[in-house]
Amino acid sequence: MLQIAEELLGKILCTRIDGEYAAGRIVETEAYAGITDRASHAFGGRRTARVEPMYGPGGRSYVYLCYGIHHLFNVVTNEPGIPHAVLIRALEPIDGHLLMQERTRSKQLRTLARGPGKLARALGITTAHTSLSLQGPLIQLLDDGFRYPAELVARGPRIGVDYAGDDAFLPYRFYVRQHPDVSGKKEPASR
DNA sequence: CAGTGGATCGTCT
DNA sequence: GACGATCCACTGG
Repeated sequence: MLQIAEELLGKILCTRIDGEYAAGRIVETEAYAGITDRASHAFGGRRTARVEPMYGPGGRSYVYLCYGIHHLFNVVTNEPGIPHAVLIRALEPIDGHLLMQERTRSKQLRTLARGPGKLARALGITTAHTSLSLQGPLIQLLDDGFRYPAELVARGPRIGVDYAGDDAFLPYRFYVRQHPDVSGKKEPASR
């Protein structure tokens, strides 16, 4: 599942919602490791209507509302019964820039899908789109063969999961180094 | 810049 | 009745 989170970097996520097309390349992800992960909504085997899509087959979406404002988009990654998911945190816009700019009311053409809340908004994704196939008419996850070179891929603790105790420190976040569309602070150029 | 607090509501206790 | 897998505006230095 960590591997899937890493492999999702460079993949293309596109939507045709309300008949309008938008697409971007994934540059930041976070893995949520199911029932043993305090940061996961499925921690302890919690199983509610909201979380149910995570218990479904991989290759579908799990979308939920956060802070009453933001819709966060996840990729469900395992077989039925195992609630693993990967939060898609940021995209580099590829197509439909103007549409995404309208949706997010952003002045910027870049960085309008930087952060999970903005990403869902830019793509038009809402909780109405939870538990959908990622090869369906509304949402598609594509591989065009592009890969970020290994030295550009970085890993670190997840964001906004302070409530998760020790699990808040797990290095389950993957991102492209020095990429302008990655959320959070910039890391120094060196290493 | 960094730090802070408000927005806003579905979901679960 | 409390609380977010967030974002942005606003403050002060």
